[in-house]
Amino acid sequence: MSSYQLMVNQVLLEDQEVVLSSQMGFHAHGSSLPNLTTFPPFGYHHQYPLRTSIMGTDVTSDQLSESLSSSDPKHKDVTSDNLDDFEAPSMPRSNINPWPWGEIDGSIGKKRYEGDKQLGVGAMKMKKVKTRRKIREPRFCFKTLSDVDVLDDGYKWRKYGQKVVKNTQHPRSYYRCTQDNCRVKKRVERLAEDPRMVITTYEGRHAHSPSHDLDNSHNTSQINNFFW
DNA sequence: CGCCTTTGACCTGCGC
DNA sequence: GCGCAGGTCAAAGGCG
Repeated sequence: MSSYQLMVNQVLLEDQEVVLSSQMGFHAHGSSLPNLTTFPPFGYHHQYPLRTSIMGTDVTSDQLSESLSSSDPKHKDVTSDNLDDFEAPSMPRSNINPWPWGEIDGSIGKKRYEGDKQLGVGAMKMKKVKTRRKIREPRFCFKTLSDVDVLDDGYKWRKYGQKVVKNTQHPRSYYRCTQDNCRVKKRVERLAEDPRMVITTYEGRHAHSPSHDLDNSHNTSQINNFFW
């Protein structure tokens, strides 16, 4: 195989399906053979040309990376109120909203994707956490054509649950970032209509760099370019 | 031994 | 109020 073309057909903003068509085409030449399981959002594989169109705005892979990996504290805890402040990711760096697609909010749809729910059960179980977090974590969802479920995005994830979702024959897996102070989660499921498509939903923002920069030497220099 | 996955149980919110 | 569906917990087991 001499080349890959990873199609990312859509970025889904949970209920709100963002119009997006993107292609990540890249060539594999020997050692530079990219891992098909990777995808730029939170990783460092932006060396492969990626161009994404979101809401009519072209997004380069770097911009996408910046948007998704930013740990700028002032962007933390974005609330649904910020949804109105949506800005396309093609904005200059200083203006880039790390979660340019805004955040999933109950106002968008009726489905229950509220981030506070994640603490609801835990809080109930622990019975010591009395105040539920009202701030909803931003979410980012995208669809990828891949043979494997878990996309290598550069971070370490620990699976904490799996659930069979109605109307789908493939279970949904729940992962949590293994970093101590990182509460980022992701859901991974396969599209019912097309099992080759993997839907990955990220929730929250990483407050640290990917862990792969330690064990993926040939990518190190590039990694450093994507996270600062 | 530590970390991870698996999996059943439990809890909550929503729709009816 | 009830049932369903989704999300999370945590014990148990596996693996390096």
